[in-house]
Amino acid sequence: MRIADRGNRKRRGAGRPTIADVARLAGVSAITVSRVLRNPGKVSAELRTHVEAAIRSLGYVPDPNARALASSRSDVIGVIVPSLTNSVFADVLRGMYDSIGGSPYQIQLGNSRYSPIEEERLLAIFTRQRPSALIVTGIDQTPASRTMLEQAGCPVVQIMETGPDPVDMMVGFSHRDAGAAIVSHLLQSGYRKIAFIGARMDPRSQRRLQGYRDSLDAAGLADPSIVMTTPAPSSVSLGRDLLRDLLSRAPDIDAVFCNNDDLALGALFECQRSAIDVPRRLGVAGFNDLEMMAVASPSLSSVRTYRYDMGYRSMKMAVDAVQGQDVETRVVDLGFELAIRESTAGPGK
Amino acid sequence: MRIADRGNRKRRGAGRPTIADVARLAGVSAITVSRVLRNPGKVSAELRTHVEAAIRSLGYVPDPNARALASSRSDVIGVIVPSLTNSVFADVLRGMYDSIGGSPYQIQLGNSRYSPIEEERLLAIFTRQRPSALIVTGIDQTPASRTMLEQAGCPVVQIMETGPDPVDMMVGFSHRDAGAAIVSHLLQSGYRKIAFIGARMDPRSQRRLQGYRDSLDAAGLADPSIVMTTPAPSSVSLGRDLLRDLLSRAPDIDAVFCNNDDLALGALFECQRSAIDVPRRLGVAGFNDLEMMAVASPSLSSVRTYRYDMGYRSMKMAVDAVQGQDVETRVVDLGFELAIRESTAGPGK
DNA sequence: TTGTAGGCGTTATCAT
DNA sequence: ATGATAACGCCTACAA
Repeated sequence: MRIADRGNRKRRGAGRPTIADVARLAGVSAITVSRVLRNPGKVSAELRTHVEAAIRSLGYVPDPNARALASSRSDVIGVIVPSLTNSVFADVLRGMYDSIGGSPYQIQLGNSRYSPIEEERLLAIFTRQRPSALIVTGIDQTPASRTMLEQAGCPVVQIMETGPDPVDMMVGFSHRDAGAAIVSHLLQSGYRKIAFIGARMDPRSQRRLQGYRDSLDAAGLADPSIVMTTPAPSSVSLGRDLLRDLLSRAPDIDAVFCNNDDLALGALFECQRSAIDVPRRLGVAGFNDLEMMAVASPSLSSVRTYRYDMGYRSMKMAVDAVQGQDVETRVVDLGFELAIRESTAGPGK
Repeated sequence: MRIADRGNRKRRGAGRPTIADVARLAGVSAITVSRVLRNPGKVSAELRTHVEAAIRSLGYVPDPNARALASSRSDVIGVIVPSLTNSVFADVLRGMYDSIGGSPYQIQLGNSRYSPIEEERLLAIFTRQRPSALIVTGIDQTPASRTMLEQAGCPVVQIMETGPDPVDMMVGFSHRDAGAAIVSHLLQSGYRKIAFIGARMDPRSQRRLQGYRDSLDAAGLADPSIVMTTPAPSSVSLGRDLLRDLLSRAPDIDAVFCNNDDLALGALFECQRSAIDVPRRLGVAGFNDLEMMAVASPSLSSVRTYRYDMGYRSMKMAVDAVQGQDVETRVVDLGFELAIRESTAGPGK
């Protein structure tokens, strides 16, 4: 080597200040800086002040990737939902984002498109990142997914429904009970020939349908011929089409329980177009109680579900668990409530 | 040191196979394994086969955190939207997720809640992660945000609207022109006293309002007293309330351009309740052309916007740019289309 | 309470 | 085309 080694050792980084720079400026070791950031209590007040000043003067911010590599923990909380279009999940996500608030955690959002296989793929990717926590939708994971969740080494929350045998924590409600409850209300209002229209028919839809069946079975009024379902994604226009088909096949039905509110809205529009009197000629009930249900004319009955709360609560449980706080209740049933309105006031005598 | 050093050097990892394990098994060096994964072309076919076999037999998967640290690039693409509840963004996100498909990139989703300051905060967090690309909503970033975007060292796409001076790339349309176009249609249908109701009034809403003004100014029919806006979040019930207020103050309006479809639906419901004939007594137009607009009774006119395509296209441009492909067009105007339906058929003579 | 030493798993650099 | 070496920035383990 001729001449002389210049001082610049080869460095690849973009030159942002590192923890070593802060340590040098503050006259302490790197680990002390690290502690000031994560465990201020374990550093003497004096040193802490110096270090904090150095951090500010350099504008130092920790590198999340280096932190994740060294600690085998990222600040990412993985969330998998089956749909982004379904406004049900928009509310859930809003709750999650509100809950995560100013915390350092980031939401990594996966869209499984209602496919357990896709969920499995996403889970494989997510777990590689060593997330701080994982939140998944529903309780019907594939065996492989379940294994990944169990071995992820982080808190796991299953949301949207409750059931036996949680992986870790759970926040939801019973779709079967909710379906049964709204159908009981229809019966109580005097409807006797109650149809069902459903789209997508994911596991939770299936359980709502089960509730419908149970309720009608108990009343001795079950009739499989007026249950109409499709695997197609739910939409307002599909609600219209399904009701139209249904009425052409079974003109004598006197009420319809729609698997969700989009379908119910479409059904209502179809009734308006065909001059079918709601609720006297046909009772209409939806599911989820989206905001528009109360505004429709006639206003539409539905089952209120606590979507925002499921998001908020599940994220809070996840974060609490990550931070080592004792989560007292590991399975939370948020329940539901009937929102009874004009559309199910009862048949004309 | 007494006795003998056991072979187990202290290792903290969970024992998942590393690139070194693969290299050992394949009888090559670690860097060769790395190359097989990222630049198969630079490795001889023979070695590549061996290495690939070793990878499979060990079930090796690279650690994204280590990769991000070493390469100063994560597989994360940061996306910031102002709302998750607004179904407009649900469609945009669906397009993005479809576009990202089987690629290795992950979407890190931030919710700015329509706050430029919150967007700034999120951008600070996101850029720390050295994302592969960033996608932000709108063109009204704060100066600090803009600086971060410019210095992020990755492709940037601004979406939802077009404008001068893009940070990097842009996919959107002109909200002003769209607003002007639907109002021109109302004029052409014979409406003369056209009101405006708007919620949230974010920058894009403002520009739609500007289009409304421009159109009416040109016709000499502008009237500030029938423009009704609120910063409150948009909703169906708000549409009902705004229209009710508006009609009580200005009963002689003959049409209303609603800032978005939720408001339009609420307005329609209010008309149904008050037995106001749409479109003869009152023309109603919305914005975005959500799926329900065509199903409503009467069907509702709106402005079709290509939300899914904005998501799909912006993500494709981002990924192409990341992968070094030449992105020919850096500003894409996806335009809009009028969806003319029953609700604006014209006033009764 | 504070510091030292070394590892986390991968990739960039430079040499062969 | 392949490899040795160091660097990426931080954290854990252990020592003082």
